[in-house]
Amino acid sequence: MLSNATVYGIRAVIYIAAKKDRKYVPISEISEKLKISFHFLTKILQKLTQRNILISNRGPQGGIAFNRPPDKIYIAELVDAIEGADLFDRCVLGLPGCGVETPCPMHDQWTIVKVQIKSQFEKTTVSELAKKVSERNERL
Amino acid sequence: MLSNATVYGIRAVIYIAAKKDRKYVPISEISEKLKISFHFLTKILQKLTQRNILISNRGPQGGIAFNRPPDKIYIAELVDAIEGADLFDRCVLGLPGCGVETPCPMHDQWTIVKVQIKSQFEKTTVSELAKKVSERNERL
DNA sequence: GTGTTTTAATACTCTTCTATCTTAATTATC
DNA sequence: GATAATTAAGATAGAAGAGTATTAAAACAC
Ligand code: FES
Ligand code: FES
Repeated sequence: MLSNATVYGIRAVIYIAAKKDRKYVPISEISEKLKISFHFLTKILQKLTQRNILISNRGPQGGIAFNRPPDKIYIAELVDAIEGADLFDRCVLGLPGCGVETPCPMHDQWTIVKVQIKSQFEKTTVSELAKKVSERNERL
Repeated sequence: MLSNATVYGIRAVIYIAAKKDRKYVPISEISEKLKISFHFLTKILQKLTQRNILISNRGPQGGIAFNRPPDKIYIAELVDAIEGADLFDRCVLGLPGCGVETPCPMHDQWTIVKVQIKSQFEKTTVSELAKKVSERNERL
């Protein structure tokens, strides 16, 4: 469903939001704690800084931080930035285009699911998820 | 979401169900009509014959056919046979295992979606979809 | 039985995703 | 300024998925 790169990005962002003590969090710390390859994670997070979701700072005490409060960052944005935008608009049977004009036999029922996933991802914020990690101790 | 191989398999099976005139349908015909590589499709359909969902016959007038009426074949079976069974049981964040004992921060909302997809795939039959193709002329 | 049609099985290539490695550029601290 | 910490960027390698090619085996027709 989501690529590895995308879930790494989401998990990393939740991790940053779950610890409120320091402003800049080094990528090395995230990669160690979440057991994600440092260099791979670096490239993924670069996409998020390029989209101005995160902001980065090099040098000692550097790292990455939010460029806007995490309760204004939606999961759908992260997916879009890392995976590409049209993920939730594709036909479930892989046919080109998806819409009521040219439906495939699964279109009707798939649309229901698709809308639900999309709206869930669009309304879920990073801070909401981070809260579950820090308060209810859920795993990352 | 679903791999190419899986959607090819689903589309091929719907194609066979949509034409009721002949018993055995050669894979070459399906591959031409659906514009899927013949050899690739052959490999995919082999998985379905091995699971006794389809039955195959070599030689002239041969091809593949249903081993049981298509209104008793559910999409979920096809996905399982081609893709592997645990597709709908995986954690959306890729964490090992997924359940209420060890939830990830997205578990609650993801479970809702997952159950819905799963039940849709489990209750949808091939003949149901084939009917939309033959009667409502929907694309494959 | 010979030849043709068709699936079965295997091996191979190509591309994309995942991950690693190396080098550079930037910043803070001393 | 020198040093260390840290991200940026690009090149490379490995793994997996997608697709191709080849050969074998079976069944039917004549
Ligand atoms: S056309 Fe296939 S899901 Fe919409
Ligand atoms: S644990 Fe992540 S979706 Fe269930």
